[in-house]
Amino acid sequence: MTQQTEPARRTPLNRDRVLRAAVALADRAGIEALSMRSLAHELNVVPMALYKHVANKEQLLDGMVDVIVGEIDPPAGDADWKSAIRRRILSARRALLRHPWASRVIESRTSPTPGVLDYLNSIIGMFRAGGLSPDLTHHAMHALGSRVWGFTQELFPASPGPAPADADPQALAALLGEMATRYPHIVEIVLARPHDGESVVGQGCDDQFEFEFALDLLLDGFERLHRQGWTSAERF
Amino acid sequence: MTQQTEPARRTPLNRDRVLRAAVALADRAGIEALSMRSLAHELNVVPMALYKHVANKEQLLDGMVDVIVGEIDPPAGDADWKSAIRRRILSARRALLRHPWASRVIESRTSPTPGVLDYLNSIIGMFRAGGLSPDLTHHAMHALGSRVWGFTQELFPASPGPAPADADPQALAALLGEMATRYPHIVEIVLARPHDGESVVGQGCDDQFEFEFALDLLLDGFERLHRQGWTSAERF
DNA sequence: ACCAAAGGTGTACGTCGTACACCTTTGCGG
DNA sequence: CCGCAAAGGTGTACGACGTACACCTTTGGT
Repeated sequence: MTQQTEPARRTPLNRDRVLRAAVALADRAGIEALSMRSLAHELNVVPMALYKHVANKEQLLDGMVDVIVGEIDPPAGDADWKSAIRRRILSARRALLRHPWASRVIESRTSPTPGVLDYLNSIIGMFRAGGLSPDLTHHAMHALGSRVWGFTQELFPASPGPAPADADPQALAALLGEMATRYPHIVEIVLARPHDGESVVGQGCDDQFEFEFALDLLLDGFERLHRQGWTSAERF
Repeated sequence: MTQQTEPARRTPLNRDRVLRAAVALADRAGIEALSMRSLAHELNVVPMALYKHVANKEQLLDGMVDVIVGEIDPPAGDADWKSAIRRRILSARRALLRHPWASRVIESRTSPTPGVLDYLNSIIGMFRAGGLSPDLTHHAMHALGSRVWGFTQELFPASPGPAPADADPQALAALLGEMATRYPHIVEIVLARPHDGESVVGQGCDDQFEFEFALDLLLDGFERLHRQGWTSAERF
């Protein structure tokens, strides 16, 4: 009878449920709202209970990274290494875009988890399978930097000054004028989407385009060096 | 007489002294040791006294970033835009290397400070002066990403597993063996410095070389696109 | 001589991660 | 069926942290 008097027998926690709840909470409420206490609350458990499943908060974050890395598609069987790598990295990008906090957490990790190592190992393998030398591959990985993860850190994620959508348009125009005299080059760049006259202030940038632009520029560079048998003793 | 009974009349704090002390403390003890309390202690003052000079800790960090940005050399009068930009960015890199915490703090900023905007504006101006279109310059800035600041975030700043210098060499060899079977590509890459047989484990990478490799690959890519009159409607 | 402002103090609150001792449930070998 | 160890969950407590708020002290201008 003790079995069914209470609403639900509460299946015991485990590391996986903890990690997935943490990911869900970060997705919903933002990474800054994820504390051991809030996560415990979410799981109807007292904070200290979590420590039976993760050693500490750092390891919780490590685990969350591995959950996200697990969402990246396995290598596709493309003909050429360049497009295979391109696809894989764009898949990583999609995974990271689904979890906006993930890039910041990845950056903050101090040592790599097994999942991360697996992913890096496999990307390196794709370069090697394409015939690039270990040396060139090494430099290529460095050149990609965070782009292997599908993100580039924003110089400033939000906007300069106060939020762009507040205040009256008059004050906003004045602010733009100030900006234009103090930072003319920035304003020119930001305003210059080729010629679709969408709105006065050019709605920011097409992140996806920017990402692919840089990615392709780098991959093409690697290919060019590869074809001409470049080795790291030379400047190009 | 009250003037000289006490050891020193303690010149009053100001924003600049606070910022410079914060930079010095972060340099000496690491950014994680910088708290409002520790900084106040350093200045022989009670924590709340700092709030008369900086609004809160975020603004303190903003101010510290501007101090570092102020250390970047002004543009040199190079003949061509490419080497001018290259020199400037390498100067930024030197500034950031003097303050190992700075890149992490820059990444963490949520909106740009005036000093940061000045720097970006001036780098953009250098591209424009070289004749690149606003559009290509825009993409170039995105492609550079954190490299304009002279850093690329490390995939893993330290080493995998425990510190490399601890434990007996036997256990270390075993660990390397494990790594080699689980992550063969990573191990191959890390071990492959062309052929200077320095030591079995190839002392990591030459960061400066890796940085310049990627920087030059990108700058060369921009130049190539610029010469062929590329516009962002095309894939290259 | 006075007074406002600028600069510095002290106390207190709410949040965080987590150490440590304790209780409860569970599954297994006798 | 019993008992008992391990696994899982609890409660309390500590020492950080950033910072609100009320207060005192010094100082420069009239």
